[in-house]
Amino acid sequence: MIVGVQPLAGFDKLLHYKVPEHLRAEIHRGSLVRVPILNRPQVGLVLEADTIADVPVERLKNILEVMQDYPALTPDLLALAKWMHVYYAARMESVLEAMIPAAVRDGTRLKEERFLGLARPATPDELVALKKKAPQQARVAEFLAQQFQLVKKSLLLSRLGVTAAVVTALVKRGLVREEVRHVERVAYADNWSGGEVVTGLPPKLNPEQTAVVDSVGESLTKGKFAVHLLHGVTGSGKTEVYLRAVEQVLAAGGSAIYLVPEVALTPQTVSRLRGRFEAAGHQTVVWHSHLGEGERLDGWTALASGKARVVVGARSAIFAPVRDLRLIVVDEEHEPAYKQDETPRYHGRDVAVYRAKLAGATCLLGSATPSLESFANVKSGKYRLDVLTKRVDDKKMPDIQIVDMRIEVMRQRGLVTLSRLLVNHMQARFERREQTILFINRRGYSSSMQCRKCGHVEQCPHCSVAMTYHRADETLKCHLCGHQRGSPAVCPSCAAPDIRWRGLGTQRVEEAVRRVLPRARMERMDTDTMSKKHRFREILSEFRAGKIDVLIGTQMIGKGLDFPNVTLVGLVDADLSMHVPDFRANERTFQLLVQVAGRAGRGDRSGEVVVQTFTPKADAIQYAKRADFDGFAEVELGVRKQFQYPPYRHLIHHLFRGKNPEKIKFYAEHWVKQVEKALGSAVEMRGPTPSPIEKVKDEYRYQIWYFCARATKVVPELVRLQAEMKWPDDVTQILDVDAMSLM
DNA sequence: GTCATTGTAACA
DNA sequence: GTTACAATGACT
Repeated sequence: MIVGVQPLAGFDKLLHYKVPEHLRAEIHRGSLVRVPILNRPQVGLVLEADTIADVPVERLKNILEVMQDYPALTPDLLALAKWMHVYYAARMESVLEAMIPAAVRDGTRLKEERFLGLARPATPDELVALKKKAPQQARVAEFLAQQFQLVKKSLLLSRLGVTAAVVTALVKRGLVREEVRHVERVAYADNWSGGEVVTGLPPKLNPEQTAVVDSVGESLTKGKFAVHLLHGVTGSGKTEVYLRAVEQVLAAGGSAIYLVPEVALTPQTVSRLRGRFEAAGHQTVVWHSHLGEGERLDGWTALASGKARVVVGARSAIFAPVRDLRLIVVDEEHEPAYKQDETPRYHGRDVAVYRAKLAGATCLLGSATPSLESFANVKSGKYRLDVLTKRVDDKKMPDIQIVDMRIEVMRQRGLVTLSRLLVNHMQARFERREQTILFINRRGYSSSMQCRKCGHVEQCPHCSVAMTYHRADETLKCHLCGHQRGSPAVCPSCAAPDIRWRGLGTQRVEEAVRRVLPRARMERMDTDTMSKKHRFREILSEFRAGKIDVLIGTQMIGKGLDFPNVTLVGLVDADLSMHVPDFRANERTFQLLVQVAGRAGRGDRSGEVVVQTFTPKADAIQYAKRADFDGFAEVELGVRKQFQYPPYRHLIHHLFRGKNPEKIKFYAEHWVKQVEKALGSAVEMRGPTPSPIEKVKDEYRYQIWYFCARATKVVPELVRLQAEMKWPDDVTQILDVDAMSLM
């Protein structure tokens, strides 16, 4: 018998092996095996059992060992792996590594990273000789001499465009030393695992909840693939609906996966789940990235053997090897934490939907602020919508007010940081001893230029993105194409003289607050002041204890935290992130606001949200033109990290590192097809072009540009509607399709 | 001609 | 990822 094996040894190719007689019985598709590669034993996964090799049989070697007596991946997980491989254009190997925990792969080398450093400084003579004889080695040596720390080997190789042979030669020469570090994830003390398990009688359902439970229950009974989007306002008892659905599945003998965005941030949910299921005698596996090797192995085997039938966990729990999967719950489906930010760059929610499809299971997505793409899928009939409009505690929804800052500017004259409405609200809160949060959604970019009177933003004539103001030389630059011009003295649109750069930092807001509330205790939280980690926690606990009246900060404030005494949330400058063509950032900001405010409010009084903007009702279509496509922006993100690229340049880089022009072209065309399929529109491919970024040999590098209609500017209005659970029709027309060709 | 350096392809 | 080998170039 011959099997096809994907080795986990650093390259992506299916290799064939012979199976010796005594291993026949235990080898299956999905089995982990040890195979000889270049005469060394390596771990691999059987993708094809009983196939024909494409090389002569006499060249085949034998499988050395079958590592477990059960397959590491079930057929549906194998199918999922293959889909991810194509859909996310990730190497099969990295997909498998993401799916199978290292503890299970046992014997696989612990994840190693190789670092390089200078062993001793090169003498001047030596350097001259090197430059002449081995120029590549000289480059590496010079580069290393400039570094303060050890450099990752793989990074250096791709940065300098040299091969491993060069480094090997240097090491042999004794100039460079190579150090191997084992990357060990440090498990932090988590306060929830093991700890208190909440038990209690299940609460009674209200009529709305009952209707949703029935709706989901119907899909579960049918046993066919279905996706439900549960749109329930904050505090409407979504969790209870999830619990009932899981209970139904367990009662019928099936298994369920319950995903939460970040386990560490949702300890209550986890303990509530465990309380309910374990009281009923169902072992519940908790799965997240901070587990120790042992715990991980235990959880995995419990699920694979069918001993446990429920798993609660973050992103990667979607790969749990459960038997007879009937239900996948994705709580807070809009959360960006579901996105993996290293390869394979998958989206936990989308993988959940696809896995449910493969398994013929029900997928239940839930959120108070569903993502636009999920809503689009409801509109197109792919998902079924269930709603919960009432809070279980009968508290009212937060009141969202949008302030037109252009009017404020006219009234107050000059630079306005805080509108009068916001100031009044803050003062009232201070007098009542209640707390306020001010959001500043500043991102790490320089400012754009915006007219204080009409809200005009100067755009690049070629690229239709906001130009960036550079104070040093008084110019506007386009980060996309490099177009540059002097900054105008008056507004190009309405000729008002008061066009100025905007960069509303936390400091400026702090000053403004101090002016209107001199006696308030206030604290600022941003990346500048938060260099020390414990300070972050400190401030949060002080805030919770009521020692701070006003908290000013960026998104980091909102991280899944409850502040019961906060009754006012202000978004100081809604436009700031608007000109960054990363719609996710905008959407996220507003979702945070609604959620923080949704939990706020004392007694029966609801919290309030004030959004300050210069463009309260911007034309959605106009702004949609320069919007962004998220699915593949994942790739772009990697590029940005490496090369500090502006966010809107979608340069697919990591696929093109190779130097074979045919291969590169193939990949480029592959991407174009994927993107076109997803967008349903043509995509422009430019290339091959030399890269402007690095002095790497870049004759063959393609740039793929794609723009997709997506609401950017319309968000303030949209979020207000979202909070009221209304969805304007025109918004869905300008959505992108994030969950693209899923079905 | 030899030897070192470097790039490339293959790993069954 | 690692290794074997082929291509290139420097030097005697």
